[in-house]
Amino acid sequence: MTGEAADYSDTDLHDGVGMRLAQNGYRYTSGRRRLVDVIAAAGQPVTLPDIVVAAPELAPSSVYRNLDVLERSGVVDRLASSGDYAYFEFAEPLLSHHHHLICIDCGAIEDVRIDDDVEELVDQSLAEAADRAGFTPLRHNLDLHGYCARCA
Amino acid sequence: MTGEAADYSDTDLHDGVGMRLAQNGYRYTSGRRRLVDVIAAAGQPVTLPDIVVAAPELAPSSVYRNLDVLERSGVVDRLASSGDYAYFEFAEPLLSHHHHLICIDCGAIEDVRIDDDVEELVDQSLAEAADRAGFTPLRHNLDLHGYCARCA
DNA sequence: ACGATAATGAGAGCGAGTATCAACTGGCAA
DNA sequence: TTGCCAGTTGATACTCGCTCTCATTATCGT
Repeated sequence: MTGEAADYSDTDLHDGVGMRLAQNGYRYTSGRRRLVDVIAAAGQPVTLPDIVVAAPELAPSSVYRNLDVLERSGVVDRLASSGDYAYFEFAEPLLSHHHHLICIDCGAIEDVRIDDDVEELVDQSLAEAADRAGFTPLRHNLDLHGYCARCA
Repeated sequence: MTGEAADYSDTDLHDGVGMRLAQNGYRYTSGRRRLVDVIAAAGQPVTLPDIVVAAPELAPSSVYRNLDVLERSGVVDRLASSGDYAYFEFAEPLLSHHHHLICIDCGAIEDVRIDDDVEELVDQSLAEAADRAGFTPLRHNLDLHGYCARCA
């Protein structure tokens, strides 16, 4: 049930999610708990089909609505995608900072982490560039596009 | 007419585009030339509305089809977006390597460049991470999310 | 010019995601 | 327990960016 990418135990994860939902005036219902379990079990970004295949008892319309609720509560991030379906994964406080390997053939997305030193240099360089453009930086996004192990 | 981000003169740009289209069995028609001009004039990633506002004589359906043709020919890149419209800009050989400032409020995308040294470090770190995952890297994508000068 | 082939554009169609709304659930107070 | 009420659910209708269709038109090679 626990995805390898999660830095928390199941109970800690649910506690954290429940707290964030409560802070935003939402309830942590069984359906939302199931949804969180599915995302945690995947251990990588998931699409709507991924979710309903893993939990057919969840209604698609409710899944979309609850992903939105989780996103508003800072539990989940929606990844920009050029494919058919949007990808979702836990937001940064629940998942340590990382980046994505994106397969340009099958569209699969996998998490990777890189050196903190490099990470810091990137942030520094981007901050300078942003400053020059009058841009207020919040977070960066680093993806590697190529072919995954299966499609290579 | 010439966008400041273009590294080529108008004639060089059109020559390059024409060559790439020809290599893929496509013709460089006046509509496609007009489309290329609009993208070049923008000097930053553009959406379909941007294009038809700048060139109302271009039919939306033809613009979409031609953006696809240009993408297949390696002239244009489609940027993954979480907003309503997809963004398009010239592909790497026609535009020097750069990254994007993405406004999380209005969705506008601006080009930025960072140090070559940092760029190289990033590629190196990502290559190592990719290798560990059996992933074949092609290119990387680095975006900074935040608020643009107008929305700050 | 002529013929073959690619391109055009208006509109129909597709599909991921969203809005709607009546039925339902769970927490809380008395 | 009982009733109340705000939040939730899920089937369905709907939106809208984008693609497909196809008859017409433009472009290239000869």
